[in-house]
Amino acid sequence: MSVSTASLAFSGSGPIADATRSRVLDAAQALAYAGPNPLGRQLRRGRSGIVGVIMGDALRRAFRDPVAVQVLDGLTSTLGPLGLGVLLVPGPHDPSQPAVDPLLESAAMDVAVQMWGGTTDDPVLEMLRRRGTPTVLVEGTPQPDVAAVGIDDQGGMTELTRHLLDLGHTRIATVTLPFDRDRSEGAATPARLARISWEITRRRLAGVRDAGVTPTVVYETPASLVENGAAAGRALLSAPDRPTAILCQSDLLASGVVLAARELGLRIPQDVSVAGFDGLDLPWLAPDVLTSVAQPLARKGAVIGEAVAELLAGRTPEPRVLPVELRVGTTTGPVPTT
Amino acid sequence: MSVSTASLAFSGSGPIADATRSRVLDAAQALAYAGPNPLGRQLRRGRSGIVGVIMGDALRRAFRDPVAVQVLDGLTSTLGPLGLGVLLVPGPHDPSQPAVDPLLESAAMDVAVQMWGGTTDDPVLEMLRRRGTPTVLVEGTPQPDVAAVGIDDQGGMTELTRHLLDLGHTRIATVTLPFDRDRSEGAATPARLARISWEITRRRLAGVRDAGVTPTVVYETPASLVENGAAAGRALLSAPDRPTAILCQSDLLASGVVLAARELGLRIPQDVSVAGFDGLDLPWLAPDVLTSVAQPLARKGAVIGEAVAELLAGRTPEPRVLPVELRVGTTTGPVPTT
DNA sequence: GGCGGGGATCGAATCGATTCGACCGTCGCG
DNA sequence: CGCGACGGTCGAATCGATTCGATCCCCGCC
Repeated sequence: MSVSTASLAFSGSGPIADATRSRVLDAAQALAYAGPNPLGRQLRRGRSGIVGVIMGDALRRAFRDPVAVQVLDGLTSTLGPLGLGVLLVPGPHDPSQPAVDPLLESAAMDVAVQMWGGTTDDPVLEMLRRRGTPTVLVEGTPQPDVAAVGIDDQGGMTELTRHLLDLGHTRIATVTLPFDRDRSEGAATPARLARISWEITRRRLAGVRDAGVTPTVVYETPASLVENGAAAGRALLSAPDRPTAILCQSDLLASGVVLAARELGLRIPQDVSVAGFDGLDLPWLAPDVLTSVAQPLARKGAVIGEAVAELLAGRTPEPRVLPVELRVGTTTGPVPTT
Repeated sequence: MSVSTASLAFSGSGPIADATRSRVLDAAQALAYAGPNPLGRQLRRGRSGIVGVIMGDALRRAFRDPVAVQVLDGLTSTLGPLGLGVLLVPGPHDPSQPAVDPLLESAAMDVAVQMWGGTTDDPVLEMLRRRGTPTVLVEGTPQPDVAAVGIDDQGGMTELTRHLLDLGHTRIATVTLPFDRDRSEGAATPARLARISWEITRRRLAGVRDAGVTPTVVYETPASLVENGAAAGRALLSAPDRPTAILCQSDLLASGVVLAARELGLRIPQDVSVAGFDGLDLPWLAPDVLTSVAQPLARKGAVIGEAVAELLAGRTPEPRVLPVELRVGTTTGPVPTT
């Protein structure tokens, strides 16, 4: 009984007599052989069937974010049927810059997906380039030789801002995602505003400016969580010249602002309008429905999956920018007539 | 220049002259060699460094569940420093039973973690046993040769039920997690109650009975989401002989019930008490704080990680049952005096 | 009866790194 | 001056499956 015959028996392809096949399978059973070792196959094929997903600087934060989670869901749904597995790779840790995760350097992956594209000078992308791993960059600064998938967040934010302008708002504050790895909190100084290394934050901010609006305050948060939004909301709404509208760069932040407003006894949207970004389904905000810019989350995951497949086929996919859609809810209304 | 020398140069271990090492590294640079191929290393070592995490029947549901997500977070935090990666493996799809995910059969993994242990007759466990993959079973029916990690949910539920009894409640309804893959919705018939294949649902229900309580209604939900809880809450609270307390098998379900109660104009806890399970932090339920049984989520992930490490070391870890803790919030109170 | 063809099976090379034992050169010590 | 020891380098075997080409056998046809 030769090895090659056994291989044929297991793989199912190639010419093989039924009798032989069953003889092989019986012998396998008798010897408690568990079937082909994937490692051998992978080495031979030169493919591991694994797509590494690099999740920002800490998985814990990433997992708390429904946006990331839903995109990941769409991605796995697309990749699963292709026989590809998703390997979660923690990004570099916060404190020491040089320490890149050991997995990133040594894990076998056919393609890497860098979620929310990181900053302009990301060491992760550099590492991937060195290792020669084809990469899909999500929501990042365009790079040569790297597939890109993103949404039209700048345009969406402009549309959302215009919606507020149409309602007569002029004192508009904005609550943003983190600027960089430092993750400061509070009203941003002009100096700080000039150095935003996180692409997504910068683009959404640019969208506001495109509508001709200069926010009265740009409030930076250390993370896109409800509690961070609540903190921002409390700060902005208890200030003397409070804004009539608050534009948030994520729905979770906006939810926090809504909760803070309720806490302070302010009516929405009569006293203050609040808008978010992402288009999440937030049943617990009832009876309010957040005005937001919806991005196609599951579809984004699927499109990333398609880009992965393209890269595996040796092709370089075109950059994809997915459309977003303004969804007016109950949290925005005409400016109060004082 | 021999292959073995090059290997020495890259691995860093073993005796090697500095001059030689730099000569090797220079040559590597010149030839655009990206460093050792992980697949070769893995084959030689017989280890892939990958831990497969099998996430119920659909990733999408799993990801929406903060409990799963937080455990996963704790797990990755433990596994990362050990140089182990987490591979997400979708479980078998709903409709056709025979179809087990191709990844499950063919992915390289040193250890598998079966999240929320599945049902008693789980095809996944059978498959893993056949492949000879050491397995950690989370919240499942005990199995020979399988490491087990769980929480004392039965005891916790008993304690929670006693808390309601102490407050004078007698008409107690319960809202449960799914019974099985069918995922029905509505009040469960005795016949159906007798055949609960999902271990976790059965144990939490048993915890209620251990306190001597027979629920007036056992309301089954198709998934542990806020909207399912809201549907259950509406059904239970608009019935003629509505319960004075509703015991939910998860915090998300309980949140839904709280929202449904608010919607119906019922005061909590004056008109109805609501309790959950898991101990999630739910800022958006404010001003209410859910009475719940807290389980140590991140720690559970860490303990699973330890079990994985034990298995990799060739040892068989003891079954672990983590303690839970009753946390009384503002959503439970004395029974209404009619 | 002989030859051609086709289906089944087998050998051997290959993927890439690791690692053990062997070998070689040099240095130090007696 | 010679021998032993040690640090450095190299060969070759090994992990396990895949796959191409070669071989072999049997059957059918001339």
